[in-house]
Amino acid sequence: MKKVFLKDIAEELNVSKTAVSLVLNNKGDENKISQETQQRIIEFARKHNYVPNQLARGLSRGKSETIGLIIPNISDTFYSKIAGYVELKAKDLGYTVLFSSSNEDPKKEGELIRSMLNRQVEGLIIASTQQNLKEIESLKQDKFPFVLIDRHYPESDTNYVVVDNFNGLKTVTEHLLELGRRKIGFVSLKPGLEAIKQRLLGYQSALEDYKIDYNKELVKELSPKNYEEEIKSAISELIKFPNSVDSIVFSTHYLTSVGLRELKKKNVKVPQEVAIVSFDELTAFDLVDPPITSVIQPVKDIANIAVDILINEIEGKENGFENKRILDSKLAIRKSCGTF
Amino acid sequence: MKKVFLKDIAEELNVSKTAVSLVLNNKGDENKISQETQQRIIEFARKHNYVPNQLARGLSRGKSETIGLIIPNISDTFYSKIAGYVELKAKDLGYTVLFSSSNEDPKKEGELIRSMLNRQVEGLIIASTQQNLKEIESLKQDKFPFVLIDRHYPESDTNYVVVDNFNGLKTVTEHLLELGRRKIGFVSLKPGLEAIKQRLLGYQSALEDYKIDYNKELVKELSPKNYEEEIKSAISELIKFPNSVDSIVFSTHYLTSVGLRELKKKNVKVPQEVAIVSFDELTAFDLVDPPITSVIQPVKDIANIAVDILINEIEGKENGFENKRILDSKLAIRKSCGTF
DNA sequence: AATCTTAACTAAATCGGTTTAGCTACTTCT
DNA sequence: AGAAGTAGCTAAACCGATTTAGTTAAGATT
Repeated sequence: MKKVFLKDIAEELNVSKTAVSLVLNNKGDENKISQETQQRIIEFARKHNYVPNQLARGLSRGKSETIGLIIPNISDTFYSKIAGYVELKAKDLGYTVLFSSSNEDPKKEGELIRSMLNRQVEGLIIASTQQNLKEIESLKQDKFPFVLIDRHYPESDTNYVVVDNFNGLKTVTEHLLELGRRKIGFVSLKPGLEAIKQRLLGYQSALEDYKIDYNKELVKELSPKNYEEEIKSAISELIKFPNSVDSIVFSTHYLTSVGLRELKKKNVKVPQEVAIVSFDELTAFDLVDPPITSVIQPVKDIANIAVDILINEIEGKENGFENKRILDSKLAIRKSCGTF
Repeated sequence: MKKVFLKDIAEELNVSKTAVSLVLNNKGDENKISQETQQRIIEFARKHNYVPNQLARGLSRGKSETIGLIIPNISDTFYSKIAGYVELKAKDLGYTVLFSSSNEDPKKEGELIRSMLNRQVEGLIIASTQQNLKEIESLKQDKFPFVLIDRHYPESDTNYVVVDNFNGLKTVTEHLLELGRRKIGFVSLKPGLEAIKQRLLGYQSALEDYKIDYNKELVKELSPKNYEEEIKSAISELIKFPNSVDSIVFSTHYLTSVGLRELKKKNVKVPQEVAIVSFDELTAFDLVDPPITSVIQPVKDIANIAVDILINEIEGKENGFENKRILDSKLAIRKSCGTF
């Protein structure tokens, strides 16, 4: 299977490269290439499996029919699902997706943005580390199309699609309160991400509505890089006799996993002694012992809407697509909060 | 932040594009560009955040420092983990990764291969649908570097990194046998994938060693696209009174999830009435009720070894890297097989 | 017969780099 | 003094497309 180039087709058929290019880009008619010539070109191209070199094409057009997706970590199920849906939707609309993981490193995120721009992506979907305001602002200044997902910069006026972290967490905390729990621990990450801040605020707001004083001792903020270690002392402190919490809200699926693992290791009865709930979930959370009450994020919607907004902007359709979206999450009530 | 090109640097510093290109590619010394000029160029480039256009670079060099990864589905945790490790390792070695999902569609897989070649990727890692022998053979013929992972074509002599599906499944089946289970169901996928065939063979081989007749009724092969529906009747048939199985081996993590969900819905006691084990696992399988005995695949090794083999081949280092690898899986024994 | 149109093309510039083949001005050797 | 060598560059071709600005020949118009 030798590669065929535009030039080869042109030479073989005794026409110009221009003609071949025009025809294969469906611009034959508008450039008055005769039907006969068009037929010959199309047939030859098909027969020899011609596929244009995307680098050359992208270089010369300054376009690439490619969008970039920058996420913290492709291994995380939340982001891998997003990636899957983004890929599907983009493909539907005729675009290819370039993925890359920043590993929560702002510097790497910056490099990725640049590297993607240099690959002529036409737009970006970014789940940012939120420590690159400068880069984001400069994208904005250059009028480069992009959409932030999952995490946005509240201080900057950009497109975004996020979930309502505040209400998600507030709802699930209220759920515990309704069930009579009063001493509710909160295991989260060190703030830095707006989403994480919002989750804390949601937790606090729920307590406030129930006139419960906010007790900082009940809030454990772990480091994103070392949470597997830190969870041990966090849980120990939360369940310290005789002042143990009666429930814990975990602010991410992985904190829930390690947290529950730790609770089991310490033989804490869940949910009798300590009820738990999770923001975000893993596929098997309904099979876990006990099945875990979770705030479910509309992953598919996030992806689809982000792609829609982005491509809409790329293609310059000025119809007023709402470009700042805060989506609702759903609460899946299961046994881990002691409902039944 | 206006973009700076090679030409700009050259003009600004009154040197040729050649000089700039050479210096920025670390070929200044060998081309006898004076230290002073090198300094000026490097400084200017750094100061103005010059990053070469990858399309132009790739086009002119016929290289791209990019490898492609084609997997069935980025949303599947198994593949998303692979993707994560591939990305990390490749980055370490100076390569960027282009991902794409084939969704188990051989035609799409073919298109992806072509599309990646046209983006000048220098090598491919493919978890193939195994219905594209022709394309694979033609890659081979073109001496294009590639490594098959997870799924390989046994009839074709290529690089590959797979796990030992046969022994993985044999071991876990034997484990059930050792625990006294004798009527063992097997829930798998319609064959087509070599890996799936091997798993069935492993199951059969374990039975044979224990002189148990192979009973086709106990083997349920579901369709990859409709397993969520088909699992219902599969489970019903397997547990039909009074000939119920006493255990079930699931051949993928998602079959395990839906299978267990179904068993619970039917109020089957796991593991007392029916023990279960899983080939491959999800993050939370140790937290499930009951914790699921699983064959754990060495995901990180698969990724790392595949990247090593590939890049080794790309860079033409002829040292005898073993390029056909069958990796062992590990058995994580948990309560779902009724051990304790 | 001279001019205008139009159908059906094409030559050549361009995208932003890399790379080959030289060129110039010194210095060194014999 | 002339030849040879070398340090320090550069012009221009090239990668494989796209696209702009024409060109040519035939037919229509006046």
